[in-house]
Amino acid sequence: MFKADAKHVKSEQTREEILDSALELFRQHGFDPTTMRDIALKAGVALGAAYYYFASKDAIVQAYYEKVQQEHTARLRQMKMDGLSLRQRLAAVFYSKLDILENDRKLLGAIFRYSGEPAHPLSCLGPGTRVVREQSMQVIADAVMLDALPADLQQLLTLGLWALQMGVLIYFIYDDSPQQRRTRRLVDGALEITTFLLRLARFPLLGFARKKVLALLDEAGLLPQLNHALEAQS
Amino acid sequence: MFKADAKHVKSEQTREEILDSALELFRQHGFDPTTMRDIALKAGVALGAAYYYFASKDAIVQAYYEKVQQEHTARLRQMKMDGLSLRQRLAAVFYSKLDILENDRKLLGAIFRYSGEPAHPLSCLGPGTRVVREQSMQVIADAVMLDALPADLQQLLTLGLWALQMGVLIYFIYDDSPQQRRTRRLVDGALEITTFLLRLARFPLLGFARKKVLALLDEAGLLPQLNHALEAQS
DNA sequence: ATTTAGTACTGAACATGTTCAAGATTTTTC
DNA sequence: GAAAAATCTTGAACATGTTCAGTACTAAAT
Repeated sequence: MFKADAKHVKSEQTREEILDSALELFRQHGFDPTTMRDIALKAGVALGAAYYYFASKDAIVQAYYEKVQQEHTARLRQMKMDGLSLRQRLAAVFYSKLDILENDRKLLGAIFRYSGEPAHPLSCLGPGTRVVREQSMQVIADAVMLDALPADLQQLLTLGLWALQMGVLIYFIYDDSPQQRRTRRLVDGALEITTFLLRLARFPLLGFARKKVLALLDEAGLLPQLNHALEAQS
Repeated sequence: MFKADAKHVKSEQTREEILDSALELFRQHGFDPTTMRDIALKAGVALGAAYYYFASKDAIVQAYYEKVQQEHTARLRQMKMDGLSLRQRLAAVFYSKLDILENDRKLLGAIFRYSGEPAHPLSCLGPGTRVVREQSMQVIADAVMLDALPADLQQLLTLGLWALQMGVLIYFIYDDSPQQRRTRRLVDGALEITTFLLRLARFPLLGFARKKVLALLDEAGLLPQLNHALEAQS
């Protein structure tokens, strides 16, 4: 039993070694210029070993992103959200994500590489990445949920903020301002507008638009995953 | 002089032959499964010839998309927009784009492959694709412009609709409903909501939000390209 | 302890995008 | 019309992601 564990640990260590080596090289030289042979060499294993642990080069970045998502979830769980406003909570969600990704903009692009290919297992919108996607939505849903909003607004807001986060990540990748301050300002502004519009959402005319939007998204099949995520919570 | 032309024509024919062969294979088997050797073989040239005309495999899809954009611009130019409402004009813009792309969803994904890599020449958001991007914005700007909207609203609307179009294209790629009817319905609904919100935009509270959004986008540097596009028109 | 089964790892071989030096063809120059 | 320049075309060679048949090691079964 001990030996079984020890072996498991050893195997896990090799995997980590490969992952860490890869990430360091990706950060240093970028994703494409780093070869699988470089990675294996740095990790002190043969080329084939890398493929024993990771299905492909892209899968390494995917594994990284799953770790990022775990970290994001963990950070927010251990944050005291009680006294904070919705806007402050959302700022915490967005900022902490950017904090985690701060030095990895060079390898983040690989995440989006197959966004236009439904059949690819690593498509960031496809079924192969459902788990991590739902987890990232859940983080947002949790922050939204502390306010007692009508259920439909909650859904809409969560989906909208998730889409906003995707957009922010793309902007983040392209942002070459020092420390990516510009992205942070964009987040600030976007959240200010979001909460402002949320206050307006009670008005009857906007309430009508809101129902329209929700019906549209539902017809487009963009809501069920969200329903799923919300069910798990209640 | 005749011979110079004839040669140009011949060269252009070879290029077309390669492009057409590639597209047919892409449509038939998909982008990745089609090799450059397949393409060259089908076009009746050596492998190297393909690289004489196209910098890379992805560049072939890029060339295709540039043709699509030309076609889109042309179709809308020869359409009589005079009697149509804004919503009808926008529907024409979106629908004609989908018409053109109808049978090419399998190869469209390649367009988005480098969206997360600013340095890549084919990044659909990067400087390397500026021309075709501005052209696709111009099509929208033209349709918007026929209504005499305040300048700021016009900017906002054009940029927003361009982003919507990007989203619609992604949805389109993933849409496996027969004839992609679902995407068309999504367009209908989104345009209905857009025009509805546009009518609301006159109200003072939304006017405030609108200024906020515009200021935010401006600070984020997402407007100048648009200014450029609008200047060319006036 | 020996066999068996399963796990971890190796590195050669392969497929395919890409490069490039060389050659063929055409156009221009004189 | 011969020489020079420009354009076009070739296919071998290369780089790198990926596969896989084999090997070594570990754990379990007898």
